[in-house]
Amino acid sequence: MQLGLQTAVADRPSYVAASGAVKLDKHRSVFLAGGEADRFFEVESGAVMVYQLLDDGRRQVVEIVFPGSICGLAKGDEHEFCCETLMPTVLRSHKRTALAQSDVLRTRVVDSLQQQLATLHDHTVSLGRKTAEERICTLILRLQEQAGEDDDVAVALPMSRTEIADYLGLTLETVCRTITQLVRRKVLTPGSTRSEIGIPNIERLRTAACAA
Amino acid sequence: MQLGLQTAVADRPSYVAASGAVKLDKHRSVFLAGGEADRFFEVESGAVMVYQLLDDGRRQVVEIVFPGSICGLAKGDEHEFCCETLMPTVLRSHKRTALAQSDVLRTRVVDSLQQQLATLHDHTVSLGRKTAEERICTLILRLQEQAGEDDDVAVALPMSRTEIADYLGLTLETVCRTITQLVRRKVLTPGSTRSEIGIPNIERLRTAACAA
DNA sequence: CGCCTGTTTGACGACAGTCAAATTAGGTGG
DNA sequence: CCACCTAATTTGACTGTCGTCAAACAGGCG
Repeated sequence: MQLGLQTAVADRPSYVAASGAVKLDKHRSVFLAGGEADRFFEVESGAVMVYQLLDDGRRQVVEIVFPGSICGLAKGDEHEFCCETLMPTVLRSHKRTALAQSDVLRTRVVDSLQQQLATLHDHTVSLGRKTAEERICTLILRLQEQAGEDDDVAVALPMSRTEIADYLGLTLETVCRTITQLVRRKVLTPGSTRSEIGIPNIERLRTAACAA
Repeated sequence: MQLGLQTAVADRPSYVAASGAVKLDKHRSVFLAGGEADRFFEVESGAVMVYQLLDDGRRQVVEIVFPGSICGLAKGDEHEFCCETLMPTVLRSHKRTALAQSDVLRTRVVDSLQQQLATLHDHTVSLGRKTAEERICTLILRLQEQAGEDDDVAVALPMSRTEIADYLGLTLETVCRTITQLVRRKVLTPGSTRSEIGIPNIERLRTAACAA
């Protein structure tokens, strides 16, 4: 199997050290595996992805983190994963030690962790038991909900085909082919841009996503 | 695809409502999807698995919870997943509302959630990017570490082949075949029981698990 | 206008799934 | 203690979904 990392690697870890808000543009590194994990981050706007690279180049995106959630909170003193922005993003950085001191922060973190755990559980079901088609539909559905209830007929895809593939445990070719088939079957409609996709009938999409 | 639930379904949710420790034996339900989620559980000894059933019968085990970790902490007021014991298990049940009240508990929960998130991240990499063989080796390695540092040559598998399959996103046939091949290749050795497996050379196992 | 990167499509192969049968364990009762 | 019975596991033969390799296409930016 020869998968993943079909894109360029992100640049050096942008120095996000100051406490407080930091603005990064698209495709900037937030932290790298092996880096010191003395700080963690709250996403205030935008989105980041957390991923791991296997030594033969396979890449798995394990989480997409949206505003309100956190990333980079490791147990050990080194990050095991890499993290980079998917779009221009504002992060708030906290010292890990702040967790022990601030009740407010801790409460906020518990909420986020619960949320993330639940999302990860769902994603595990996708990866373990869903077909390529079901995974794609599930992701689009989630992005649709994430986008806020704007009765949108179109959803913006904040990620490239390769990133989608690496998140869904597929290849970019399979992602392309599957989207094409879904469009052909009218489950989706082509968006004005390729980073956008239309949802003619959300119920049909839900069915195709195999909501349990 | 026709996967999962090749075992009998667990029995009714055992009534684990009292606050405090509860002892359950093997293959007892802790909670069911759709059940009221006003309580969560700390595993004190034993182990449980958290899983989801898709409507066509596919099953995905999303988490194996060992002592010190928690399960059943949902965001909504209903469980989305099912949970049952893998072996005789002692659980401590807490009201969800207790979280807001007890700092000590909240701290403990943050630790557990962090731990679980990290494990889930690793598992996501397995499901998304690893081959059947790598997944099996990764699991055995994890069970070995979990078992405590007893320089063991043998590891107890607390779960059936079907449960392993449903955790690793494989079929039970693939699990069997893959273990057979690993034994043939001397990466593993047959245990005295089928619920036990030998590790002749842990480094070789690590290599086969594709530690990133 | 043309390159460069990301995306789409095609042809083919392989890993894992499906269906089915054989074998082995574990548990029970004689 | 042994024979039997049932469920779990193992193995086999074959199929299908998705991955691999490769080429064509399209969109964005200088």
